[in-house]
Amino acid sequence: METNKNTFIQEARKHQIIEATIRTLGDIGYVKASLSQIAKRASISTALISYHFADRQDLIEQCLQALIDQSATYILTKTYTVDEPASQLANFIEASIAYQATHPKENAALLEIVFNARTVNDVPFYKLPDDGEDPLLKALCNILNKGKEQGEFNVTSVNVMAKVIQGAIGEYMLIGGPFSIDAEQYSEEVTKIIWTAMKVEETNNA
Amino acid sequence: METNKNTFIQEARKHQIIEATIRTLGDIGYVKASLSQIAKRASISTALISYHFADRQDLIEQCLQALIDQSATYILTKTYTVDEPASQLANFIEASIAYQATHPKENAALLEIVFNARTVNDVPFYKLPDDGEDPLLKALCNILNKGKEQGEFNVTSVNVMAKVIQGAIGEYMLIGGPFSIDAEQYSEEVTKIIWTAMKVEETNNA
DNA sequence: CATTTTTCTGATTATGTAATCAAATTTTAC
DNA sequence: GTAAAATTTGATTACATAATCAGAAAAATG
Repeated sequence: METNKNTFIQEARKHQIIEATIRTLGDIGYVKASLSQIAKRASISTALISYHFADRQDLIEQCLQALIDQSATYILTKTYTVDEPASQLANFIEASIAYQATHPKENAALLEIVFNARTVNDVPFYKLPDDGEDPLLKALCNILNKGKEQGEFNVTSVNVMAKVIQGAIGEYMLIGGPFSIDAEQYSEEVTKIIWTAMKVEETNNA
Repeated sequence: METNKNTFIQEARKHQIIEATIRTLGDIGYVKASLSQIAKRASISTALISYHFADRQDLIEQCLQALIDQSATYILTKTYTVDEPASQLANFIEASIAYQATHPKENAALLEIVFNARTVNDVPFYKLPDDGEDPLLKALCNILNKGKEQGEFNVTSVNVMAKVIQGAIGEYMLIGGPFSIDAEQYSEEVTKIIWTAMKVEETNNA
């Protein structure tokens, strides 16, 4: 009909251009990732990018959306292979860190966009209130809430605990300096720390 | 003598230019922070920036160094007003988050540089191995190690625990979406979580 | 197979950039 | 107070960028 009149080549090219954008961002960073650099990597002319995307901002935003969708799908699929909140949390942490380790290019591109792109009013993307938009944060909060209800997690503020977990996950990619550790070990350690922090006390001595 | 032959006006101007650079980075971000934008904010000509700094890269790097020094001084001073590792850790967390809350411009500028600037070989700054260079990470590890030695902290990997703490601190600035919380509350919550995660068990039932 | 529509390119445009330089101005030295 | 050194500027340079456009090439249509 009309909803998907433009598909076939359109979609293929858009995918190709987005893929080249991801590669370019990882290679040379947001600042140098010009349309000509992206076009070079896609082996097309720069004008073709302009044909398929309204402008550079549009390309970057569609690229970001693709990266968010891809990582969220990867992580949430692995998360929900089990039912108990404690296992889901462990899976969530492991999958989040594993995604970084196995998709370095996508991860680098995501970082570049989030920390560089701004709205027309110069508001950085990372400061934008994504009111419940972030599917990963939402899933994480759901898991924590369920665990709390079931009496498995002892947590006062689910929101803060979620931030601590997100922070620990996000920190993994910044490793590489004074000490190095593989993704699996790091995941296990973090999971242990979080579990301990939420452990339900059996005896009260106050 | 000769070591500090060029001071006075030199240093004053450099400070002024660095201050204007911080303001510009916070206002419009790294990408748009051109020499002319910085010059405009400092009410000087662009050529004067080139007179005092070798090139744009040099300016950015000196700006980054100033920002790192300032935040480290702020945080470490507050950290070491006490002696016990547990109190030092609480102070460290509180000061780190308080710095973000009270120095939003400096914090934004720091982020912009770290996530945008790259070496000549296109290696992003945030991926650079700062082998023991980061004074905050070093201090944090020292505190954790001392607490471990004194039997106050039950922690298997000091490095991972340090990363979790750094992550929780760094996550504070990304708050503003689905829920908001003031710096003090967030600090308290995080400190409680970390303390719980490191609590020494009094009874073993395994 | 002819024609219409879509896809794509090379060249061009207008704009912004970092950096340089000769000359003007201010400060310092004597 | 004057000469020398430092600081500062406006104008210019060479270059990269995003975006546009007319027309070529390819694909779809009848």
